[in-house]
Amino acid sequence: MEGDPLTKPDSPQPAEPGSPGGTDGRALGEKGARTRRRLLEAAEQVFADLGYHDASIVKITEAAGVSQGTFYLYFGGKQEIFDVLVEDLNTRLRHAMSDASAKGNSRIEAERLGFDAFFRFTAEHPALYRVIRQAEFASPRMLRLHYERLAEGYVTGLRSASDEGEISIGDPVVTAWALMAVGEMIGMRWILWGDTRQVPPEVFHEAMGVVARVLGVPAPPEDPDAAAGPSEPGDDRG
Amino acid sequence: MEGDPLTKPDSPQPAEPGSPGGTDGRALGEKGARTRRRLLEAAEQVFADLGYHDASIVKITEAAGVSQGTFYLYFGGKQEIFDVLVEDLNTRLRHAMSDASAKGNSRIEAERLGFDAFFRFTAEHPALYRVIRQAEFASPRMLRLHYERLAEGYVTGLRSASDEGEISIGDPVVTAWALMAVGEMIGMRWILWGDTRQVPPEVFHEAMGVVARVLGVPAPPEDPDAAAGPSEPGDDRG
Amino acid sequence: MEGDPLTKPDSPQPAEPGSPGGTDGRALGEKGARTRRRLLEAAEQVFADLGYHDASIVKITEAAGVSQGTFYLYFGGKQEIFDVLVEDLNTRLRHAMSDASAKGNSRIEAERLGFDAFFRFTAEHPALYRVIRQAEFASPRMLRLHYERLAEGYVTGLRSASDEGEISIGDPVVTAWALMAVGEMIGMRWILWGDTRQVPPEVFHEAMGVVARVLGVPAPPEDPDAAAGPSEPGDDRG
Amino acid sequence: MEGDPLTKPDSPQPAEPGSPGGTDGRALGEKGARTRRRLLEAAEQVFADLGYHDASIVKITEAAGVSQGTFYLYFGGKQEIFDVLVEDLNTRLRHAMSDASAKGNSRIEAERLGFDAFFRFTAEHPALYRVIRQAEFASPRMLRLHYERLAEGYVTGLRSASDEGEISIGDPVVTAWALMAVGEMIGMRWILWGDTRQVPPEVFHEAMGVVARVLGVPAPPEDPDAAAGPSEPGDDRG
DNA sequence: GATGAATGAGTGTTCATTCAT
DNA sequence: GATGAATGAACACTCATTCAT
Repeated sequence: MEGDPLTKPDSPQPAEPGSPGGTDGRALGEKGARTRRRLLEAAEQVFADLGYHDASIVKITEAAGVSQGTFYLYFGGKQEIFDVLVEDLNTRLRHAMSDASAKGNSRIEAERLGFDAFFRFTAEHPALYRVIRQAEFASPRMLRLHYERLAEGYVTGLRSASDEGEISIGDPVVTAWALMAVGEMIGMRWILWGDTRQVPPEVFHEAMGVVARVLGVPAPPEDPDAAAGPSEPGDDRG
Repeated sequence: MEGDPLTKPDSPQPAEPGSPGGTDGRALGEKGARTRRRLLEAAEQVFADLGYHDASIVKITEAAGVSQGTFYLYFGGKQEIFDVLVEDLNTRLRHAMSDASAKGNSRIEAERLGFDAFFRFTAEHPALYRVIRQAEFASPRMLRLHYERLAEGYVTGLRSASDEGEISIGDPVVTAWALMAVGEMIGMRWILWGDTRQVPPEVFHEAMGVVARVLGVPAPPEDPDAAAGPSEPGDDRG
Repeated sequence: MEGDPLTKPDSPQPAEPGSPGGTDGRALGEKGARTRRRLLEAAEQVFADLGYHDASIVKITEAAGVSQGTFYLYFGGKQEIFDVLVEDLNTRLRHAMSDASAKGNSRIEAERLGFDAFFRFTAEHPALYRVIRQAEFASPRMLRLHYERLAEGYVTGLRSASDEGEISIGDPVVTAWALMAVGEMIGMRWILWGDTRQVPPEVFHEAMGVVARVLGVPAPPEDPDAAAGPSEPGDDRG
Repeated sequence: MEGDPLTKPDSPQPAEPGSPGGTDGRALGEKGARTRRRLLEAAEQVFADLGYHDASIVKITEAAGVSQGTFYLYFGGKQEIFDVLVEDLNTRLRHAMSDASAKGNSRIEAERLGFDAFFRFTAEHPALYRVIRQAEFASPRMLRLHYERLAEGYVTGLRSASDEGEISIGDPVVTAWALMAVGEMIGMRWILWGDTRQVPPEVFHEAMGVVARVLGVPAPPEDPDAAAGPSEPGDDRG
């Protein structure tokens, strides 16, 4: 198994050029940009609170303090703002994670920091969870894109660590999807359903144990500071 | 960490047996039972095709060949039939899995058979995937129940195997949720999004490798027959 | 003005012979009679609680403990059971009132006893109020019949008392409708909307004052016992 | 008896200003105001013809010539437009009555003009009758408000006339409700059920006789012109 | 750049009623 | 005498979307 058959099964993503409505290429003035940002922020809130389907343009525009008509100046419809939002969150999440894991001195250390970043981010952006998990019908393209992009970054990291003999794994693609799954499930179970908006330290430690086994490396020592939650200003570990 | 803080965080499950409308306690005649079954089958189909929100009572009743009014003779509403369906699928899935893994001679063998059963079942019932993953808003209670029941069974198995020294794991609860996540993600990625409705043999083998590492046991040998897909008659593995 | 132009303006009441469904002329066995009675009692309850429109055959049959189909063995539909019920209540009310006022030694005494009976009856049968006042559309025929029958009895009494010089009134028909109105309004205001299910003694006394003026007779003395409410067993005033 | 125990028994009026949906605080443009007015007029017609329950939003919007969705731009629902309508009619009725009775030189003259105005108004707005009398379930709050407001105005007038020795009555509250009842019943019996849409002159005269007795004043002389019906242009009484 | 007004197809649900058993 | 099952039209209400101003 060379990993080749595992990449990009479908999703041709035809990029829908010149979609009706929306800003498309048109440059935004300062005021326009502000309105657009207000809409996106309102949408994140509304999607997080209500989920994709119960979120409605009325509610988003109300939350943003603009009229319904205005919405269509900036976005082609509900799905489009959803897609933009997911793309946005996805980018920020990947940056947060790669920034964090870059600080690790070993692969397992990098993993620990990456998971930590992941949990922090999702605790701050429950929209990601709540929305992504029901996007299978709302916007299948974005859902797959989201997971594939996350997996891709993972695969690269695993492959190089493996090449350098730092970890000992099977196929990096399957491994990447598996680790991604573990992170997501732990986050959903303990952040989204928990009442602390934080993965409890013991659970985090145990999860890292699982990750270490998968990577064939010794488990990292317990670190009471490692518990993931909303990051606080001045929070400096490294 | 003794696993205690990990069990059942919330789940208040607010008293909805004896729900208003629907079948209540009324015993069903033969004809009624047949109609009810027809409705459930139609619902599974429609939910799988359209997702929870785009599924509608009209579509379900049309697919079942009964009038809209008839629906409410058997179910209190859309959410109720959804819950019944999820509960039903959950029960059958757990039976399929435990029946299968009971045939294994070792824990990893049991895992292999369990995963296999899981993939087969979900390939035959895509509704489970497509619907469960967006139930966070549609019916949070059922969603959590679904995962918690699956996890519970897992925990029991892991704990006893661990006690007997057959596997070497950390906390069984975290391990269970992690393995469940791996199964779900692999299934989603390769069955739901794939075009073969089957987890490719290499992927299955790699996934079992991950499982083996997590359990601290040697990986099972590759078995070309083990690939999961819709079971066919005459399919005999022992 | 001789009262002639005031009687029976419209309502030809064509008696709808052979109405579809219902018991019509068919004699009822003992069991059937019991079921019919159960349905009527349930209907009174449901109509009183919910009003004509929110009352439904489902709710009535549920309250009666029979199936929906059974309903149509005894009544042609919702309106028919409503009509039967109103007719029934009307008859009982008039009996209660005329029995009571027959015990009076003077006209005003008869009035006092009649009003008292009226208030007692309606306190025990809120259905009468709640239903009659919205019957204008539900069953206009019964509504008018109800008032006209009540008025008729009144007119007779007033006319004879007037002929004997006991009271001094204008046209008996207008007087009858006016007094009926007073009784109904007081009852609605203080029984239906009050929280005591009883016309307070002072109000009752004041109302009798109004009646006395209309009849041109001295007001009856205050009688603390005269307050109307659900009659109690052993309640004997004469 | 000082009338104190008679005032405002319950009426909690549960906080529904700022109701969800509807116009809320939003100021209406000219076009919007016109549409809203069209809807209210259509509603009055439909409610009068069909009653509260058989009136439906479809019928109202069809009569108003707008789409169903438009309705909800202006009113939160069926009950809300009903409430607005009742409030509106109530206000106009009270103005019509107080304007009219202000022209009277004596209390009984004021009463005569007030009743006349009442009958005229209700002949022109049968909706008031037909709808108010079945509002006990549709909108109990408005029903009570309607009667209480009418009664209140009455009480004030009676109390001052009584203080000045112009009339001789018992408790003004009971008297007010009694007179209101008489007016309503006469109107219902002779306008709503009659085929002339007018209270016949003799009946009007007789009714005024009853009123005079209740107030302890001499009856006004018969006035052939006083009969109440839809006012016609050039109708000049002074 | 933004808004107020309008649309109409769609939703889940309830209803009075019928009829074979 | 009674029931369980079925019907389909109707209901109040929400939605994403359009467009003239």
